[in-house]
Amino acid sequence: MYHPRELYPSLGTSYRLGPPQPGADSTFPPALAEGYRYSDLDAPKLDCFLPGIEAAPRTLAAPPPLPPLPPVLGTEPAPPAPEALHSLPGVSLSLENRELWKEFNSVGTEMIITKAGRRMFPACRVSVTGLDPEARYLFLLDVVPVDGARYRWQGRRWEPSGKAEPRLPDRVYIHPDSPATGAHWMRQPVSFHRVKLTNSTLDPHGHLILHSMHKYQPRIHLVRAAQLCSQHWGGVASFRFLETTFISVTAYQNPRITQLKIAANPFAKGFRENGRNCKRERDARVKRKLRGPETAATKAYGSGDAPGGPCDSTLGGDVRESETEQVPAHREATLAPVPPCGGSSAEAYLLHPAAFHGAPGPLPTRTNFPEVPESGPGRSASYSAAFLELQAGPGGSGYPVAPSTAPFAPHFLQGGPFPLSYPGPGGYLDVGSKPMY
DNA sequence: TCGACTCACACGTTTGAAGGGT
DNA sequence: AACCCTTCAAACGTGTGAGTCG
Repeated sequence: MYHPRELYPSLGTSYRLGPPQPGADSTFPPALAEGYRYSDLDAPKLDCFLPGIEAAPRTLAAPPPLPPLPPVLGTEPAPPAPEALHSLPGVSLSLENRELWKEFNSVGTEMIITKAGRRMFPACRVSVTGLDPEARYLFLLDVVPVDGARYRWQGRRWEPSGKAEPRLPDRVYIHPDSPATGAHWMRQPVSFHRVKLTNSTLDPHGHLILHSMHKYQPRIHLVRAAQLCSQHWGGVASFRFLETTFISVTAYQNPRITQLKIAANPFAKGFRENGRNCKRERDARVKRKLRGPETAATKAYGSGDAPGGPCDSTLGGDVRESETEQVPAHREATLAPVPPCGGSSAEAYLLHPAAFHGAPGPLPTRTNFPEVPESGPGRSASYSAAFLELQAGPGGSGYPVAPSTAPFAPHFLQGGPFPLSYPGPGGYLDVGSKPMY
């Protein structure tokens, strides 16, 4: 595990932990603000989107407070969710898979983070209403620390065990359909199931970087883009659902969470009670291995005669979450007339999505966009992300930009004036960060 | 010694290309 | 030629458990 102080010596000892910077936002509805500390909906992180907002109030500038840290996960009362800050009046978001999230939250949601990046499960799936059907929007997701504590599993529950690690570079995941019209977003639930979490501070793929054993809160942001290629943005709405709070781990600590994940996640089907990868079967395999080569009977067993069958999950479901894919073929943006603007804009993505998705061939940069996208032979390139890494602007993060590794260098688009060039949907926006604590 | 982390593994799911039929 | 459907293989996502590290 890398330590930011080793990676970024310039941080020095002044990179200290401490309470969030105080601030009050008079524009935030008191009913929502009361009792909450919105830990990190700080302007700098989204500043890149804000300067161009046309006559919109800076609703993101001052986070309302979050409730005090509960002693045990899952014991907090049901919040008035979603909590929202917005300059997009009338826009509302609802969490589609809320029941699943609540189930996990009642136990204490844990999310595995790995060096290579691990998907969130459950994923954030929301439905949105109140958008202008004609206007175009970007859907973004980021994850922010809930508090300044590090946690430890104490056999039965999570307990704070010291101060949090320093903040890592903030990254924002951009939904692959972005930008799309309000009608598109409202037509079907919007799923962020491709978001990946990593604990590698040098992650070259643009996954969201988290510390292990810390408590996090996903947030969803809607940004109205007045036009494609526009330098102006029509407003921002940010939402969070308190039941989506989780603790990042490198290995599951709470066995109940493991059970829930196995029961609910289709990819973990093999670990269910009747699966061939369940404990009983794995033990049997180990014994067979120790005894020698497989017998004919075991071969037949392995080739599909096993008593597998449907899952008899105690949670009463087979696949309890089947997340809807945002079907690219339905992307009306691909059918829309494309204005003649190049660079790493949304249109550039729509014209050459593969070029943005980690194609092994020449990758686009701001000024050098390949005419013919190269798509790799395998699927590995399909969703690896391009993302924009910004140098700290005036009053900005001051967090040093992680050095880019050679093979991915074209993905890292450095600096530049606001508003940002668009890094490509399905990609991540690295907006740097400033130490919050 | 212990807790956190990494890695290889086996298995199931997803995805997209290829091929055939209409 | 265009569309639809099925099949198939590779890539991907998953939790596990042994091993490693500090």
